[in-house]
Amino acid sequence: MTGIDDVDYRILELLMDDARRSYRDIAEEVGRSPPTVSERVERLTEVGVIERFTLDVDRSRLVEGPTVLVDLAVQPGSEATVVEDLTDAPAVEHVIRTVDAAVVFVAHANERDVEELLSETLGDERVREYRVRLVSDRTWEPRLDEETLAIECVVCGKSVEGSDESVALGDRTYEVCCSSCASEIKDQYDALQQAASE
Amino acid sequence: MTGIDDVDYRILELLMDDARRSYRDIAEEVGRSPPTVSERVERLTEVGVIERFTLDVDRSRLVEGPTVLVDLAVQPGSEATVVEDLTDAPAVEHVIRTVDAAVVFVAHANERDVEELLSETLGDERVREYRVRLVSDRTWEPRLDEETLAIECVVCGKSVEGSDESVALGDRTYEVCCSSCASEIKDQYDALQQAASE
DNA sequence: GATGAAATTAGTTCAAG
DNA sequence: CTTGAACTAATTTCATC
Repeated sequence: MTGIDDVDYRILELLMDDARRSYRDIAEEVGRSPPTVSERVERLTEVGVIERFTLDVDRSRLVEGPTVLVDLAVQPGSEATVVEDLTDAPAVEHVIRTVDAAVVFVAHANERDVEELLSETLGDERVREYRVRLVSDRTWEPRLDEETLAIECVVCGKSVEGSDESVALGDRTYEVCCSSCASEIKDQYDALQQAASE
Repeated sequence: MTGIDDVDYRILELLMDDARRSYRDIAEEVGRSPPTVSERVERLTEVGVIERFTLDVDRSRLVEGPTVLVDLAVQPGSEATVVEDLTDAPAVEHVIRTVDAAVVFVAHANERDVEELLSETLGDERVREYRVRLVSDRTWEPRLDEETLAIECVVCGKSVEGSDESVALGDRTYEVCCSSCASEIKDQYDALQQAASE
């Protein structure tokens, strides 16, 4: 089974609004039974559409250390590893990679601590240039767009609706549109495993 | 009662990581009983530290427009309203304001749709300059800062620790540090109500 | 895919320290 | 502020459609 239908969509909306809402409530809202809701939520999580259940905290109410926004120009080709290393750094919260070899990230640190973070975590070879700005405010509005309706094939981007291929690799399941894309992703995964074990 | 202690802090961290984690689990982690956890979560919600329980959805799995990162230089003084208006825009997901009159946001839109968004939502008066970059990858690990320990007065910003003033206005409770700040916020609220009803 | 009933777990209330 | 115990409610399992 694959693709998101109206029921899934509505479940996502309801959980976005209150992630602790009971499955009974949701079941009533969407006209299904609690076990069905439970099962769908599980599937949505497995497929990766639901990344996590989380909390939205009003940081303006808390006395916090400074938050900075860092704009980073990296050595072309090193974007992927930079994103990976930054994500693992404890002070770093949000990492955004753009197509022009830039990586923007939000971290909880002093402006001057960033230098240390960059040289220690990334090393000078991968960083070309950077700019640090103090963050004064942040907002996040989780929302689904109206058009948001189908899952797309992780390989080719086509809609996955109707097909029934999924590939379990490591601890994740990937939805694909056809068997050709399925073997494509399997090959990629194997190559990565190979590389990692050498 | 007021102020956030280590136990509250740890509860927030645990819920951020998994907002559906059971209060029993949390109770065990923090060395308290389930009713205590339940009560503290309720208090944190009332006081406004917890804004909502929500879901983090992987939008890149869903068929929708590309994701862009927009760097905006705004007219000094208009930062607050710009943040507000952007937050309300449906395509905009994450807004970050920096201290140098810059606003950076992540939106789901075509690069060229951003122009429309900016001129329609913000108007030319508030936007000085902008730059749009296509996002290719993003990670987000919400986190609280280590120092996060006290609630601050919503009026004057001083720590509210030790005092015991709170003001119920509308459907929210505001924590303040003293009776003077309490009447300050009441006045503001009344003025707003007045304005809204006219 | 979906469900009702049963079994298991979770959450809340409350009297008491 | 906290808790254990009792009670109420939610979730999962599973046999069945």
